[in-house]
Parts: sequence; structure tokens; C-alpha cells
Amino acid sequence: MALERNPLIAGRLEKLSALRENGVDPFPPRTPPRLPVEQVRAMGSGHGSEVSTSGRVRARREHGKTVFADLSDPTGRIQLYFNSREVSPELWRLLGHVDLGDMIWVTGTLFTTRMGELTLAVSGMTILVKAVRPMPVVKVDSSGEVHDAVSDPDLLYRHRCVDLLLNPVSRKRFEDRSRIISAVRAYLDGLGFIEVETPILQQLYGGASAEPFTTKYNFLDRECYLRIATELYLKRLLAGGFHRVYEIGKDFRNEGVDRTHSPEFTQLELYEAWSDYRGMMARFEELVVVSAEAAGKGGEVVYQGRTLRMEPPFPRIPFVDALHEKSGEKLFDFEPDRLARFAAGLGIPVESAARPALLDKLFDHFVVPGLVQPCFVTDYPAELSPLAKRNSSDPRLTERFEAFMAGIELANAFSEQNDPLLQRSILEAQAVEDGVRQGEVDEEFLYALELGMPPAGGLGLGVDRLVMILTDAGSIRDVILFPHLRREK
RNA sequence: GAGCCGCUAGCUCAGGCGGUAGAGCAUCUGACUUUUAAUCAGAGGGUCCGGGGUUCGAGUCCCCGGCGGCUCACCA
Repeated sequence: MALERNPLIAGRLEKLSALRENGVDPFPPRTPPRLPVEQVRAMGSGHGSEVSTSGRVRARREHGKTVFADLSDPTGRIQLYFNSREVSPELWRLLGHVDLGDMIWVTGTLFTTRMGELTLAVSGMTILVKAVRPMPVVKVDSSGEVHDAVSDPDLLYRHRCVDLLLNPVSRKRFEDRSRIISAVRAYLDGLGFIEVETPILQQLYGGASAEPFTTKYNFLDRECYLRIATELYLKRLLAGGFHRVYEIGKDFRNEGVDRTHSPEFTQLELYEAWSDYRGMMARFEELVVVSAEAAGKGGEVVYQGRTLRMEPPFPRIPFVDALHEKSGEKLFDFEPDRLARFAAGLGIPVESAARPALLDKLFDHFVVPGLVQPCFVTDYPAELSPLAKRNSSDPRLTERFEAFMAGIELANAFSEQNDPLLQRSILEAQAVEDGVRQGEVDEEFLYALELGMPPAGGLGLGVDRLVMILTDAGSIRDVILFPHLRREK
């Protein structure tokens, strides 16, 4: 939409050209020396010395010969006071061209008003930025109640800058996200892990079962994929002698979107030689504690009204035991046909009547909703875990766990399968079932196993979901700055 | 991909059974020298998401489409 069609914008554009005609640059290249608002406030009133700051004009209250305005920067908010008897006629005229949302630099002295508010009596001002587009005005009354809060999620997701400016909760959430990721890095770096970057653009995808995004590399005239996981590359590094490695980066899955799924999401994967899935439980517990601290949370986190106790050790719940207990049936021992009939009886779609998929769906149905407090579900069926080591006591199961909280899967980890012959047969069998990959297996990955990959534990952790829980976000879109949306018409 | 709900001024929202489109904030004009959701008086501002249909007449009813939200499906 053309800017001028909005009368509010047209009015601002007129003020902007009026400023230019008077020789005022509405977008000057430099800001005069200034202190952050927070520091100005800390000085307090009564010392009489001149201070300067800058920020965005967020409110304006006119009283004839005086004007009050609120100025804010990322560190805080301060009230400005303009008195037409005390400022120059030029400044008073300039003030008439300042709109809500404009950024200004001001200088003056601090005093306290009758109402007891610390205020800067302005004696000098320059315009730093003329805001051409008005932003919604949100008011907060003396009891702290917010009026006219912008509630249109489309507007807030599409124009995240508006959301960040208007919603302190959202702003804090993204600051916490940054702190959490920094804390995760600091924790792993402190243990001697090295952070690496592996390919996002791949000619063969793997490491998870998900539909990839497909693209084309023109130079090679070849189809390429965006990665769905980093697993197979990081394990090559294990074989290559990087015994503690991790990567934090985006994975892409061409699947549906919901409260906990985004097509583009941030995953931490870490691999640690000479460890196993039990070692990964300890890593997970420590990562959660460190992250909660980074988000300013203690041992208890309230998520969507439920209190989660973040105090390790988290209980271990064997997959099969939980499934049998919650369903009241020995489902793991059912023949595939009987399992399919049982699932169909519950209204669970059984199009892909494969036993592994059914077990997983039944687990999601019976067990996952009840996994509110942090816990580990352990010993997943081997059929669901092609890259995990078999359980020595029961080869139908694997040394694997998934971590859950608030019914959300946060992490997946196992003792990594490093038998190259067994791994090859599993992957080849799977490739036959999976038509999309047309029988291809990742030979480079198998090459690394053949060379010898140390026994190791590996952990994949959904960073967005961890941030959701620690910042009480109801949707993954609330913790992704620019979530995927359809194009605006 | 399916079902349900929503879309009205820049923002938040009203619009009974189909009969000339409303409020608060924001904007503009005027008043006001310590206000703070400032106040008071006045004014302007609309492709009622888009298209089609029914009707003398549609923001309102019907159909198709767009975008969003929720739920489901998909996601080892």
C-alpha cells in the first residue's frame, strides 16, 4: 500500500517536508553525546547539572504553555518537560513537528514534579528520526492495567518490531532466549566441547525421519535438500577424533505447523565420546538447570499455569512399561494386526499400519499427555530407533531416551550405534521401505563407522521448545522472531 | 490437508429479525503554566478482507476465494 494513502502517514510526511524546508535534517547522521535513560534516572534530581539523552517519544500531554512527554530507550523511560517561557522559540516550534514515535535527542536539567515524578526540563532538542508510520498507542494506567493492547497475532508476528516495541513480555522473552543459548554454549565450551558447523545444503538427507525441503543446485544440475538433522555429520567428526562436539543451528522439516512444530527450528546436537545415554541424561539435566538460571528461573518454572519442578535427577520411565501401564494392555507384545485393530478402536488413524508407527502413536495417545513433570522415557523399541545401540539385556529395545516436560518432547538421545555392519543393514532395510530416498544410504556416514567411531552418547535438544518452557510461551511462534507466515496479499 | 471460529477507522472493539456505519484511543483545530490512561470543546477519517449470488435494499443471508487463530491429521 502506498504510504500516502493513509492520512496519518500523509500528515507525518507533511511535517517531514516542513522540517526539511526549515533546514532541519529529519534523519541526521550522528547522535550528540548522550547517556542511557537508565543512567539519567540514576542521577536523580536537584544537582542542577545538565544531562543529555535520546530515545523514542512514546506519549505527549499538552497544557497550553507547557508540554509533558515520555521518552523511552531500551533501558527505561523518563518524563520530559517543555515550558514555552523557558525554551527558545525555535525549540518550541520544532516541538510542534514532533510526533509520537519520533526519536529525539534532548538536553536539560532534572527536577521532581508536584506529582513526584523525576523529570527532565528540556532546554535543547534535536530530531534524530522522523517516524513516518504511526505505531499503535498502548496506554497503561496508574494501576498498571494495559488499555488497547494490540491483540492481532497476524500484525504482531508479521511486524515483530511492533510487538517488541509494544510488548515487554515479548521483548524479555527474546532477551531470555539469547541468554539461554549463551549459557548453553558456555556450559559446553567449559567442558571442552568444540562448536562446529556442518552443511545445511545437502545432497542426501538423514539423521531423522521427516520430509525435507527440496531445492536445486543449478551448477551441478542436482536436487539438494535442506538438512533435517545434523546427526550423521557430527558422528563423522567423532570418528575423526573430535570427541566432544556440538552444533546449534537450524533444521528444516517440510511438515505441518502447530504449537510445538515450526518448519524451521533451532536444534542443539551434541556428541560425547566414551559416554552413553546415561551420560546424556546428566548432560540434559545440567543443561536445563543452566538454562533456567539464564532465564532467571529457579528450581520451579510455571508453564501455562502448571508448576514444573526442574530439580534433577528427573525420573526414568521405561517406554514399554509406561505404555503397558497407561493402556492397560501388553501392547508391545501384540502382533501388528492386533495392534492396528486396537489403535483403530481408539480412533487412531492406521493408514500406515507399520508396527513402529503404531507403537509411537499409541505412546503419544496414552502416555505423553501425562508427562508434565520433567522426566526421561527410556529404552525405546529398536524399530523406532535405527541409529541407537541395542539394549544388551533385551535386543528388542535400545539405549535411548526422550526427555519430556509439560507434555512436550524436549530432547532425544541415545548410546550411538557404532557397529558399521549392523548399522548398514538397518539403514539399507529402512531405505527399501522408504521410497523417497530410493534405496540410497549415506555411504560417507558408514565409511566413518567402518573407520571406527568411539562409543559415544549423543543428544538432540529442541532449543525453541526449551525457550518456550522457560519463558512460558504458549506457541513456538512466540519464541521465533520471524515465524513462517503466508505472504500478505 | 480437514473441521470450527474470526476479519468493521491507524489500534482496541460495538453494530437486535436485512433498512443512510458507531465509540474510546490515535490524528487535526481550539482552550489550558507541574500533567501522567491529563482534561475540556469541536472536526476529519471506512473497498465493513476480496469476488459472486439472493433481495426493492446486504457489514448482516447464501456460495467461492484470501489471511489469521484454535483443534485434528502429518511430523520414527
